[in-house]
Amino acid sequence: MVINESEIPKTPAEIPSVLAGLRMTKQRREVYSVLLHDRNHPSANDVFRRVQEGMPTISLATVYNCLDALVEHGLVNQVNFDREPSRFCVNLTPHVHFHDENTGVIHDITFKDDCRITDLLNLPKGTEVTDLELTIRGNLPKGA
Amino acid sequence: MVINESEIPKTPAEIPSVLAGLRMTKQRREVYSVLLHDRNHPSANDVFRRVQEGMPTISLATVYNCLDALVEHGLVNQVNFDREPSRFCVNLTPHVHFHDENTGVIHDITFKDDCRITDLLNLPKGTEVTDLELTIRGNLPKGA
DNA sequence: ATTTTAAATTGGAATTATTCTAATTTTCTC
DNA sequence: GAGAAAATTAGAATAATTCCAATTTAAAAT
Repeated sequence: MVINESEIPKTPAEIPSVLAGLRMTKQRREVYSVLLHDRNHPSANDVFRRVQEGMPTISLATVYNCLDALVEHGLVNQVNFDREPSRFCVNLTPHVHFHDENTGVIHDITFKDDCRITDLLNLPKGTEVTDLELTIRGNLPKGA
Repeated sequence: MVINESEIPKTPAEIPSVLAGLRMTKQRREVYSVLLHDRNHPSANDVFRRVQEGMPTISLATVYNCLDALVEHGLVNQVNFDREPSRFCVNLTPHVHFHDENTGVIHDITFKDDCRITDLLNLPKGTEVTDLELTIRGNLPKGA
């Protein structure tokens, strides 16, 4: 089940007790609200440290479980860069990732209107695409 | 240093003692020739098992070292799919990876003529792209 | 060709992100 | 509130990869 970007709560207070069919426990709510707040693609461990501030007894295993559940229910995206730890974000709109080599910051980049990447590839006619992941590394211009 | 596809030896016998400035030891030659022969994107462990056949004393650490050296010198590409073990291939021409969900096979897909993926993205003007990685999961049509 | 020097190989230990396990606690349903 | 199902927890286990220190090999210099 995948929910629509407009349905995503903007603040922790807006998180309902059940979202996208997922039972919202204290821990899941906390993990989810950290992701809503920190949109800089944190790792599971980043989330753990952040959640611990307000919930010192939570375990790392639970953070992994919560992230799994949120990903499973389409509330959160799991993104992987090479062999680095997975990162998580709540941006569900179609986008690709730009890894700035100077700052290390990861930017979400949207597609230009009505473009289909797969039109540019020599895929066999009739190929069904279920998932597409694009990662770019590079340098932003001086000014930007 | 990156070498040109046309310079890639087609058979192990063609591998010179120095390639792209890299000292070709027995082990590196063996690892490289396995990659030339098995072009189905093997993992480090796959390569290890395959190299062991003709060189039973090689260690896994050496296979990792050799792969590193080959990647470092631009003779081999290291490709990552999600959190799976890295895979390696000698196809240096521009391509993306298509992961067939039915068979598990990874296909190299080329770009259509004169296309630039980055033209389809809302990147800041002047952004310098140093690396671009595109992975697609899906199903090939019945016939293909 | 021998010595010298630098780099590569090796086995095993260490690391690290993640998953598993089994016991406890919480939450849903009646 | 009782019973059932699911979630949380701490800690152990796993698996890919890297590190380490000792040995071996290859290249450069004599």
